[in-house]
Amino acid sequence: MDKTYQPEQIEQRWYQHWEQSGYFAPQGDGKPYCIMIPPPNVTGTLHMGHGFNQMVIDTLIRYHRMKGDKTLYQPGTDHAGIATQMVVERQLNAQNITRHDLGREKFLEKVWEWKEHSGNTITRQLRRLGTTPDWSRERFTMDDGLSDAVREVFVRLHEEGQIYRGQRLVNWDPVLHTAVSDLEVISEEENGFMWHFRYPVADADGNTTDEFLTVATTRPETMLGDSAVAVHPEDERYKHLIGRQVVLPLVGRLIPVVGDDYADPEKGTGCVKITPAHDFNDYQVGKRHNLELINIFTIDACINDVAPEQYRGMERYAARKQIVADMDALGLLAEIKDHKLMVPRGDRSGTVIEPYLTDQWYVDLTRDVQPDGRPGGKAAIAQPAIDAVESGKIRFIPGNWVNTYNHWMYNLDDWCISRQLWWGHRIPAWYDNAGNVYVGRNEDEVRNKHNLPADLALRQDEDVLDTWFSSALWPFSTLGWPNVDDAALKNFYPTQMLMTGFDIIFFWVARMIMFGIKFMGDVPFHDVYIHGLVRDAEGQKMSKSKGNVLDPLDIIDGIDLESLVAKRTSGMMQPQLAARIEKATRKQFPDGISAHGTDALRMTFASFATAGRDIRFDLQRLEGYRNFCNKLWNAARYVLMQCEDQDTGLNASLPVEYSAADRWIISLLQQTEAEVADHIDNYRFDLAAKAMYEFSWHEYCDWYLELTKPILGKANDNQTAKRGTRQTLVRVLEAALRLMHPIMPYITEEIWQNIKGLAGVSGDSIMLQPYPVADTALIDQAALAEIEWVKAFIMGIRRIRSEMDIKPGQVLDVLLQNWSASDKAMYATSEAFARTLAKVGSVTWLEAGADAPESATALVGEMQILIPLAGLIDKDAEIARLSKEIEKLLKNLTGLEGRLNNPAFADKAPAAVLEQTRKQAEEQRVALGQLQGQLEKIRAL
RNA sequence: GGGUAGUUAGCUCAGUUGGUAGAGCGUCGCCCUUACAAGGCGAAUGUCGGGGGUUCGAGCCCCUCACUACCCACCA
Repeated sequence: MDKTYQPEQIEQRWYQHWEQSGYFAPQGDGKPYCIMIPPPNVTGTLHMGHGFNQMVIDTLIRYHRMKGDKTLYQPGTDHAGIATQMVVERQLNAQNITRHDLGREKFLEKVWEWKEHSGNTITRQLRRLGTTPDWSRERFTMDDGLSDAVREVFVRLHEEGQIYRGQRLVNWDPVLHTAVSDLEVISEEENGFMWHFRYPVADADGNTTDEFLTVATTRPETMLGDSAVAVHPEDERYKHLIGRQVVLPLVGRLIPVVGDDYADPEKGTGCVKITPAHDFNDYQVGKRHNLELINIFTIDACINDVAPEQYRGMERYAARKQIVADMDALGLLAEIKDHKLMVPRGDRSGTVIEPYLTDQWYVDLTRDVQPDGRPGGKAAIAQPAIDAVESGKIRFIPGNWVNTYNHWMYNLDDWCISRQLWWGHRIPAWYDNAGNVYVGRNEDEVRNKHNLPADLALRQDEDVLDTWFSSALWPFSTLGWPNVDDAALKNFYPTQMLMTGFDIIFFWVARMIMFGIKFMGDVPFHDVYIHGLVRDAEGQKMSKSKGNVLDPLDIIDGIDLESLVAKRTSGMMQPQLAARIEKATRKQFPDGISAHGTDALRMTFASFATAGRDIRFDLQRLEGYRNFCNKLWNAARYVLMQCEDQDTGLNASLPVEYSAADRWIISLLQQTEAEVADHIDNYRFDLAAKAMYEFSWHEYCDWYLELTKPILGKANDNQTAKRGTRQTLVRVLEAALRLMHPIMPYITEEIWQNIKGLAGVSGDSIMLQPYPVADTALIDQAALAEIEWVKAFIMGIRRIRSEMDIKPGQVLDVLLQNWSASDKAMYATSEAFARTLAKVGSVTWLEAGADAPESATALVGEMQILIPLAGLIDKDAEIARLSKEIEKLLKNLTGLEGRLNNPAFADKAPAAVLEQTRKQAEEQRVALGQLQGQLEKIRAL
């Protein structure tokens, strides 16, 4: 093995080997274990959030594969309708081409080209992250098979009456010219105004009178579409006007005054203008009062020809300005107030969304429908999805997300699934010239089903489906559905778990549950692990416009400052931000980012993976885990140095002897194995990572490797003991590597390949080896106690040495006092350890009452280690040291005694706690007595 | 307006049936000790957001307040 750990030299090599060997495909007859990839959008490249998600999923996948489960990680990508179409449109726009210039067909060719490019980038990135999906099963939401599934679901739901077409008010994006779902609308508070307009009340002949109703509005331009004014039916101020009419200013239309609860007497003036075609509330009021729907906008949100001539063609905000000015000129503008309001914007275009009247397709998720499709049964789609979570069949981790899920599920609206885009699944509906609609899997089917003559012209619906419609089918469409006999479907559905971010619980998780139950008759997964967002070190969301985005591959491979700056400042939608981003980047990464390797990144993600909590990505933490990799690397080099070409106990007929240290580390390994498995089973990757780190570094490296040195050194010629220790050294390492492999696949593979023979193991790859299982029979309590004792002994001496400024190399003679038979026995078996690790010279066991020279002191239990001062130790320093120690002990003891002296404590605390507290207090009293005695002795000198 | 989560060492975070606090990084000493200076050894560090309550005992349970973040909502 090379002297230094260089991840770039091992990672790609092993990945290629694994992939070429076909190790990612499900194998064996074990229990099926399957996770679906949350399909990345083919909009570009993977970000840190993907990296986190993928690496944790892959940890589970590798873990289960090693456990012998028949494991499938199902890969694929999502066509991501609007998002992808926008990416390609932007590229065309840069060349001054619009998609309309190209036409639908040519444009789609361009998008497919982009999809190839982006999809390849993504799969390449996934490979670099070390994830192990079965690439032969890779799917794309617009593949033929998956598109079949989409049509099948659409047709079936339509046949059952749960998909319908209707004219309704939708969220309209006037820039993208498409409807968007409620979830795609982001409302944010913005500063605006509230305008008060006076509408003249009309007399019986329809002429204006001197009486006015004052209405308040935040959207003056919509008055052109007003079809009523509403007041509360009980409002004494206005109730006499109900049934009368007002003259709509600027338009001249007579509109009724209606009484409706919607008008709140407490709010504004108590009168509210009703614009049913441009406001969701007003739409409902309009329905109740049979009001006319007057659409005044074009698809661009400009004033259309329904409006008075002077406003036609005006952009909505220009119209607003003009209308306010005109009302003012007429003396009908009563007041303008500053007003904060929630402004709805499209999450993709950022433009203000208009409620707009259009024909769209909807899925009714809540209507009661019997299994045979007739109305009247239990809600067919939403309710079973609620029940599945309620009953615990699907579990959210952490559990509090159930509330979020339920809240949404209990308030479902019909899902608008049509989008006026080109990129996506074309809606399987055909129209004839008479306007009749036919739904079917394809045109032939439609013609056959409805006996349509061959010469009847049919044209397919221009619209495509919401991208989440196909995502909702992902858990079964990727496994071969609608072919219900597909082996993969039978094997792996339902899958075991889903791992995703909270931001798509509604978009995706809920809909997969609904459609999974609906079409497969069973939940799509059992556990839903919800993870947080990956943020930057300051806790800011990573985004291109903030310029704080990190690419997981740059962390793995490293990147120089100039490239990083270039990457962050290129292709920006707001180029004016570039200077600030450049400055911040140069400040934060003056030397760029050095290469850390995939394993360190995976370890970092694992240790940050506490469910539900956002992650502040901290490069310093990352560095710590790279150092950990380096530590492992060097430990392996030590093991090789000691074991290569040596007898590592492979010949079972030769005797072996295990030292206390051997038995101790074997015991700890069992405990760690049990702990790690438990933590992974509970999705506590942070604790699993911590247990691995703790064991490898602080027990195996810090103590065990050091403890092997006296045994394996030249001074010792006990071959049986050497054999036992070498065997332990290499076997514990081998097991630890398997233990850590799911999180750190590369370094564990590389080292494992180098030591497997010495450990008596064969196999082509660590990823195919069994996951270590704890054997409690191997836990040796005596060895654990003994090594704890040795550690205390060594640390006591080290402390004196450090605090007394004694050279590390200086051999120290020690005296021992107040020892017990067990102390003596422990020392006898571990003397070599103490001599090597603490540089102990001669040891004198003082009899009780024997005089000791002035010394520095450390305690091992009740035994006192004395290091004579003569020539070595500074009296004042020792006094200071002892005083400090005594103070600490005293503080502790006071607390314990305070508790013990409290009669209520003795009375009510459980016996075990009481006993433990007494014991602790007693120990500390003894220790305190010894230290105080020692302090007096030294003071007296 | 409703809801959820968070507030623990300088920083990032653990702390799972309530027994008086831990890790990593950073800091400060001493060491190039033959696996590792991306290292070793040692040390310092906290009124666990504020207040109240339950309890023998609260970081953990209850109430309340504050701040932060996010989610949901039809307010003219």
